[in-house]
Amino acid sequence: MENKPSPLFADTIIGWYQRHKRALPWRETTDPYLIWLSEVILQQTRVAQGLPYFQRFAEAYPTVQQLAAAPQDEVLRLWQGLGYYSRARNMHHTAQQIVQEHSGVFPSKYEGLLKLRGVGSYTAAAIASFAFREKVAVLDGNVFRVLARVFGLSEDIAAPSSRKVFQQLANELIPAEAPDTFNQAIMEFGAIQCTPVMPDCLFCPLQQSCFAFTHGLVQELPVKSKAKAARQRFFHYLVFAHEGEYYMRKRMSGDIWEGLYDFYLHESDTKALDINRLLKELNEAGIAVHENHLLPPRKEYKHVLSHQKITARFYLVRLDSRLSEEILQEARLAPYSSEKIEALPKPILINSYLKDEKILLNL
DNA sequence: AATTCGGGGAG
DNA sequence: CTCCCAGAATT
Repeated sequence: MENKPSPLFADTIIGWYQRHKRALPWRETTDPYLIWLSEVILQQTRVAQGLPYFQRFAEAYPTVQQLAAAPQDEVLRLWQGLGYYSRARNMHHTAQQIVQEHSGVFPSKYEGLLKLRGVGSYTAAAIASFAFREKVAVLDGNVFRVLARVFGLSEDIAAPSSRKVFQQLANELIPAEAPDTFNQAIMEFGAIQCTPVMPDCLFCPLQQSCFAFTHGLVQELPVKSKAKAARQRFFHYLVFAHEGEYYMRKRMSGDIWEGLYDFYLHESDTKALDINRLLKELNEAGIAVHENHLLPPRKEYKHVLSHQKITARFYLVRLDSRLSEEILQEARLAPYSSEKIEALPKPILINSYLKDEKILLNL
């Protein structure tokens, strides 16, 4: 038992959109570069959080050529705090590809856009419809929720297999005359009116035709299975310091925060630091540190990611002399002044520590 | 099909 | 505190 698609849906949603839409900078352009930029930033990110990042990126790199020419550290530094840093790395890579292989011109069709790194079905549909008015329906979290409620779809929206049911319905609903406005409208409707918790059903233009509302199932729809619990990790950071410089390391692939900078990291399975294991590890790396040179941490930092709960402690280690080039190479560490550190892209956890310790003075 | 990747906001 | 949100790549 579900509601049937009707042309009234598109009319109602678009009518609501004309009255309630927010003024957002990426809605004022049809430049596929700026639309792509905004959509990559908005993946997994709320408008309020992404807006200042969009403004900074559009200001720093007004064209795809300028983004392509920027150093990766600079792009990641501008992205700092947004999370899911592969988005920034993929975006940078794609900018270079657009310049080198597409003469700086974006593909103008859904299928072509889909081939770009970091551009999946959602982003390809968004760019194709907003920049080129192609009739392809976007499917993001808002669309899933709105369709599940209005039409009474009870498939688990977290399951990839449910996608085709929602995609088919969205394809039937999207009008050929206004695919761009329809896509904007249904997402905005989900973000403002048909919200995940406490949706504003009292003033909803679809109230009487909404399956969830008329059946008292607003709390039950959409159906969404829960994610599994995050794993615990314990980080012990050694902050080597010498003559006003701090040793930092660029993180490599295979773990979180690829491309960002942190300190020498000793990880353990338990909260307590096994000092003997640490000293052994340092010894093997050729780094001479005495146990009593480890300053006890002032506080414990908790940092939560989608699938990890990190407990971190920072041990300041004042070195008597500079570490040798060979050791630095091996441990991939390098010394940075306060000013240099400011310019490096860093995880929020590292930034918080640096601010607490007044190593970063601005802010 | 399942897992991984950040960070922030509301209650 | 707890709960909620949400695309793409990788395996």
